[in-house]
Amino acid sequence: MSKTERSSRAESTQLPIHQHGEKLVGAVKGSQFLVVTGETGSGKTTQLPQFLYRAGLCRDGKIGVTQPRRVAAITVAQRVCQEMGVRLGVEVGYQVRFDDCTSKDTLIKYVTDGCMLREILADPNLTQYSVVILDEVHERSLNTDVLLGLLKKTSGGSRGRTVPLKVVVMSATLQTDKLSAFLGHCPVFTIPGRTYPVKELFCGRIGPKEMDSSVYVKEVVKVALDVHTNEASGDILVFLTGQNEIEKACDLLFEKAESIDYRYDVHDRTVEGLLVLPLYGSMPTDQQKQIFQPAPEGVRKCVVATNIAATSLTIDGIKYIVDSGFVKQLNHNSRVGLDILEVVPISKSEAQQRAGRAGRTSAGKCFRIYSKEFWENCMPEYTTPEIQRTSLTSVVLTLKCLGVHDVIRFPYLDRPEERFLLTALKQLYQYDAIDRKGNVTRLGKLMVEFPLPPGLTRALLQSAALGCEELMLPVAAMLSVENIFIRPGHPEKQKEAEIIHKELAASAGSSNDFLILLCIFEKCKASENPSSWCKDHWIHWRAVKSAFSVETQLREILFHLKRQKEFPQETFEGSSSELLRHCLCIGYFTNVARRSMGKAFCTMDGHGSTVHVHPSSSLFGQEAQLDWIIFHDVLVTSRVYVRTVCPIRYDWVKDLLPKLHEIDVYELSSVAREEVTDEEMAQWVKKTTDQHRPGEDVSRKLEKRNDDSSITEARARYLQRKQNRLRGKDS
DNA sequence: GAGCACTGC
Repeated sequence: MSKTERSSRAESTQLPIHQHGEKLVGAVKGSQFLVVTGETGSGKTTQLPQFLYRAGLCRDGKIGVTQPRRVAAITVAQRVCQEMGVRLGVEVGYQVRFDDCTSKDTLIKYVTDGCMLREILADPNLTQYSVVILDEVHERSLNTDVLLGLLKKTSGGSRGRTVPLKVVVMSATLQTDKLSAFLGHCPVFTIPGRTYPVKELFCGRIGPKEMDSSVYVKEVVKVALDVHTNEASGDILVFLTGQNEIEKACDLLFEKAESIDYRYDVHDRTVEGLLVLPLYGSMPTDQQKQIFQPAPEGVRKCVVATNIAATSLTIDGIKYIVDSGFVKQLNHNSRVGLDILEVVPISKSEAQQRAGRAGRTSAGKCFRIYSKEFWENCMPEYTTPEIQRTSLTSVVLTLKCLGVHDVIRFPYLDRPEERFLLTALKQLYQYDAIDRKGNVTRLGKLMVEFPLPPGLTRALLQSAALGCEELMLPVAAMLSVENIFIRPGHPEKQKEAEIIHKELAASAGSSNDFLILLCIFEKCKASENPSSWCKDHWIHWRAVKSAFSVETQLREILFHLKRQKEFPQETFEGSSSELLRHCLCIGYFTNVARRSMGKAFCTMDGHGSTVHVHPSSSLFGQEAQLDWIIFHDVLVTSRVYVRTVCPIRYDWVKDLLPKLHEIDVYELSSVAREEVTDEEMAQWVKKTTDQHRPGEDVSRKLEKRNDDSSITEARARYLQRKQNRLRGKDS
């Protein structure tokens, strides 16, 4: 045994969990479901699987542990290997997308929740496993929530299994009663934590009426400077909402401390001895790494970060938190069929999570820049789980493929609103993934294999049916990675980047944003040095590189599916640009818009929203020559913008458009009618007729319903912020 | 004429 192995073993036996090992194993053995709770630092993620392994629970199969994040799955597996003195990938391994480090002999396997969902699709009874442990359940990630419902359901009847699957659910101490109740009032096992106390202080200036970012940026800067001048040594972590605010805050902290509003009385302060570091996801990785280096002697580190620092990255030595109380969150609005990225107050539980980041190595303090009143009146207890605020099209297709036909009455820990589910069902019907009765079609079974949004998958399958997948594979890959275009902060460099991007667009031939993505993919791939090609063209190499991996994966999946006997085949006459656009229409006909007045377009999905082409599109400025378009996504800011746009012919969608309005969505949920009481049935009939009046004219459905309050409010808030910023500049 | 938080398959 090596020195590091010995020391990591010695270290791990100090963990509080070791006093409870026997009892914990007994609890797992004694019950099919178990909730295990304990704060970070209790060692539950690394130790519980080892206890179960030593107690012989691997005799009938593997122990699987799910994680919401890739890095966590990998690093925890590495750690456990070290402690057990075994080789990674043999007895202990991990599996994440693009990286399978397991073998046939692997008995403890750490996986991302998304990978586990894929495993269930291939083997619904998880016959390889004896125990599945869901970790970080309190984070309520979409996939973990789905797994929770599936494992509750499937382990009831365990066909194909000799012994029932054991399910352990691990969560922070919040809401464990709810989890236990959900799993048939199963036992709850509590492990004491090993974190240090964090003193939480309300510094008060932000009240219920302050939603303007310029206010909270100034406020966090002021508080961070207070901490720096008044508190004992120890690093600071500031939570803000996005890149712009972070850069602004860093500027203020770094060089312009005296320009802060006089009220804050900081004229005589310096920011000497303070190392200010921004941190957000789209930052280059080498710059991100800087935050892990300790500050020089006598210097205090101050990291200004997005929510990335709440769970994904852990920085040692943080003693002080400055919490803005806000987060940027993507919310799906099913009434208007749009996703809106907006700044909202965090929940109380999220605020506690942020505070906890100060108590990992010693006692800490958390400074909240909002008042107790704000805490009580503006912040919800818990963050709305992802499953209740996201598009459910993929989830519903997955459930349907697993034989869950009645997706409305699936056991959700928190039930999504019914209309979210109905919207998803309707979309799947429109893609031909399910039929009129809500049963999965042959096409739907092909679609579920792809790690893409269903509309994009549908376009890809159409291209494969026409034999032109070489055009669509790169497009699908480029659309499913982060934004590839670099936007420099400096105005001059921004112009430079813009010119080069315009040149790239022109070289693609016609005005079509999808085609430009294909062109960039191919040019970069064909170049001698792809990473420097990206640098020269102001393109994110990290994004394109991951598009290369995605493309390979999609290609492999398609290759396997095409070998099946009944892969569809069709024909289409036209140029390659027409071929590509026709395929896109099949997947994106729900995102069709027609030009109405001037530069405005009207969507044809039944909401009849007015949209504009985003200035970053190659079609911007050419609106007058356009009639029909399809778009990949929508952005709501000062206007409702569509991005990644392509002109189409009405002919290509005219037969598809009626499909947007013809269906009785309730039929698609395929409720097992015999299980339904008469009373429930009557309610459905009433709702159905209320919502979907049979005689209603299609044109009426197409009329403008763009006055939805949440969009107007979001827009008003945006304009307000903009105004305030302008005013700030003037004075 | 431009405002992209964070995950994951």
